[in-house]
Amino acid sequence: MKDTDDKLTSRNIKPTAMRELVLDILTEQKMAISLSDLEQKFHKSDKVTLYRTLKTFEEKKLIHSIDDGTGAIKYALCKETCQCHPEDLHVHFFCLKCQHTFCLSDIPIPSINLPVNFSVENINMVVKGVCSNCND
Amino acid sequence: MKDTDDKLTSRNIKPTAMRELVLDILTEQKMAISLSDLEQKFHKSDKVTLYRTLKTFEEKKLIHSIDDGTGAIKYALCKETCQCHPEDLHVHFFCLKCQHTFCLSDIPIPSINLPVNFSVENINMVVKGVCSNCND
DNA sequence: GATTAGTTTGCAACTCAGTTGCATAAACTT
DNA sequence: AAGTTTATGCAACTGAGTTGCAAACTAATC
Repeated sequence: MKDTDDKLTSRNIKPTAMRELVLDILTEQKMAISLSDLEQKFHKSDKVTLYRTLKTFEEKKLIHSIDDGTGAIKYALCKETCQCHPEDLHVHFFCLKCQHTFCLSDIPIPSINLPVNFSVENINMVVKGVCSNCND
Repeated sequence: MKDTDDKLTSRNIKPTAMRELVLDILTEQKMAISLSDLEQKFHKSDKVTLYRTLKTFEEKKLIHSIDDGTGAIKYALCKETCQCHPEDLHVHFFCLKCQHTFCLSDIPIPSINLPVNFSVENINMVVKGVCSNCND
């Protein structure tokens, strides 16, 4: 638990039992998960608590959210150093076969030349296709 | 109406009064609009009919949908030649001030080097920031 | 260690976008 | 005109996300 606690406190989140559990589950995941995915990993759980936990985590930049177009927002851990600035952002991938959403952490979002007088705060880029696992 | 009808029939959509109206409204828009935006442009309207009209239009590639992260999908007209293939796609912009979503039709989505064995079908790229209109 | 103040959790209940089923109306077919 | 297909309108539902409030917990102080 020590490790989990440190991760929380280093992001200025009070470590409660609930938050440790949620962070541990998120750490285990190889893919981004939604609020209801998370809910189903508990035998008995309250959606609202999990919802607020995720909100807190996101606010403190422990996790980031991905709108993959499925209608349910997905969440995944940020890297230690992540500040969720445009330069920290990476591409996400949604597999049309397995329906999973991955961080392509190594692929930064390419920069774009916007029209004059437009300023950027954030970019969401989701590639949809078939992942290597599902491509035979 | 002749013009509107032609646009519909050329995309294999039977021109009904309802569809002509919806297409005309969509043509007038300078920005992408949601189902409820559309609904509000009618004095008396049925959400479901509009919903199905949009679905039909999208299926026939007369319009395309944009998930801008606001929770409501936006729709905008496709170009005449658009087949909604990856090479037809462009970047979208969501203004955090005026809350409007625009097509940046001239900015194609940059191509990405995906990891080995990943294949692409579609890409959604939404830049959030402040548009030229709102940047003083 | 009891008292208080602040934070977190759990429950109920709600909003809002999107969706389905079914019955009526309109448009095509022969 | 009768029958078939397609489009429209209404009611009702789903599912994600959200808010308010009260109970439980935590931390800080006496």
